[in-house]
Amino acid sequence: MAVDCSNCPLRELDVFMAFSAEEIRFMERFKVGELNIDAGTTILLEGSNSPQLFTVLKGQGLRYKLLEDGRRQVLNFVFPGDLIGLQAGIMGEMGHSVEATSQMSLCVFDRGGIWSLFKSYPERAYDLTWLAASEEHFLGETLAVVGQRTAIQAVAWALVRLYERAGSLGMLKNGNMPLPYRQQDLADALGLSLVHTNKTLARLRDLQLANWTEGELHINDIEKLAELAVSAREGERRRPLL
Amino acid sequence: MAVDCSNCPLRELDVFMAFSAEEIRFMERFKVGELNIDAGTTILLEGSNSPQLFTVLKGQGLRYKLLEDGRRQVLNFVFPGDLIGLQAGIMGEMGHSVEATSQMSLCVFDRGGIWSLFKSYPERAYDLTWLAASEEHFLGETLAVVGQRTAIQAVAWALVRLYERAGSLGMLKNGNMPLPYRQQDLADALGLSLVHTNKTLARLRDLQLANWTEGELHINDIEKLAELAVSAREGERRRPLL
DNA sequence: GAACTGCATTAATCTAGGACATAGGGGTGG
DNA sequence: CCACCCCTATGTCCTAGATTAATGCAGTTC
Repeated sequence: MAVDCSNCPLRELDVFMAFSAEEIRFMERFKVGELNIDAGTTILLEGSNSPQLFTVLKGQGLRYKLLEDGRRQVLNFVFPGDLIGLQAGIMGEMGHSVEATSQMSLCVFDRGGIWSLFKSYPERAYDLTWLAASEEHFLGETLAVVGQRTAIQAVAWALVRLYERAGSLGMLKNGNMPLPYRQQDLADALGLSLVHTNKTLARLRDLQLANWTEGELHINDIEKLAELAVSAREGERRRPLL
Repeated sequence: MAVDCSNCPLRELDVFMAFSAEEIRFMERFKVGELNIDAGTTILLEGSNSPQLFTVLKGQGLRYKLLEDGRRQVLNFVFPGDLIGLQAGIMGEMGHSVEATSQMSLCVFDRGGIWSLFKSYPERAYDLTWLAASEEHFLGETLAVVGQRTAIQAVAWALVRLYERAGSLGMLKNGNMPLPYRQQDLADALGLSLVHTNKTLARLRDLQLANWTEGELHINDIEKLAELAVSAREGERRRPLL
């Protein structure tokens, strides 16, 4: 039942850079197993030093930081193809936690393999750096939104971004995507209160722009929504899949 | 007048990981020159693809993103030892701009060297990834502050962080550090208005905690300030210097 | 099917922080 | 010496969004 990398459904997608058969065989050697987990499972804990890295095969989750006073900042929403645990893999300690918000399948890599990868497979090492730089890029984007945008702009931005990610991963079915999060998660991602997030979502619904109900997001007019978000759509860049 | 790496004053500091003489000689081969620039100079422009990377030898600056409507998010304050331009070096495009806010000296590396570095010097490649992961880590931290903290907590956090960075770089002189930024820069970093930032700084002054005037920051009680910031002090982690 | 629990929704009230306006202190340059 | 500009400093007013609280609705548990 474990997917072998050569049949990995994700690799078919255009968003992921093409790998040669030989490269895929190599990745397979690094894969030590597959992990299936339920919604609600914590995958990695902030401050911990996990012996494993994961690539998401299926399902969604989120990255977050807990503050001493109980507040929570959601950094990111996790989608298929994302690499999880790189911080611990490289620096020896996670700066955030990762949690599944739907059933998920994860491809498991052994952390010990990272160094041998740097030594012997510079292309893959480069990909790792690429992914780290890319995360940095998007966190910067997020910071700019949280720091400078109004509530409605921020929510619109988040929905557009989620929708585009889903699109690039073939997760859209006639304008609908699965969005297995709670409003509280979005609120914590944008630094808004739950109530205000709720009101803002209702407003977007009234404006006939986006409708998020029962774990499904439907976007009526992505152009208008993106315009409202001000932030320019920056289509999905092709990225490596490890 | 160009510093050769074996005499690099930064390398003496404890915050930077020790390099062997051989490793230092190697870095030297990558160094293509030194750049001296004035305050106000833009070093890298968002969206550009610079042919060069830089390591800061001296001086301070900031990283920022401009939004379409003219607002600005400051992502980061740049200190000696920081590597600039990695995003462009790896992904081919900067996600933010970098500007000098004081006179600066930069160590210049050729971007073309990156790939040969991955191929032949895996330890350095690992360091690059480490740095990228570290940037990601701190951006996450910043996001949590901007998203969740009150104005006074955020300002206190920023001052503590700046102070600790300066401390680890030997930039403190009896409790004072150079802080060549404008209040507007801090405001843009924390998502606050200039006026409110100003008032908050005044409040910290009244509380006898910190005093930032004429480009100098003095902190009276870093413990209390850190406590006010809630966020725990996470001393400076030893990092690679490229 | 009663008693809980978790989440979305709505309403009412309050406040942190934004917008705007003004004044003063250095620089700098003509 | 004055005019101009940029920055810090403060005061006043006002709104976006926080806080609190109440309601309703599935699911779950027993």
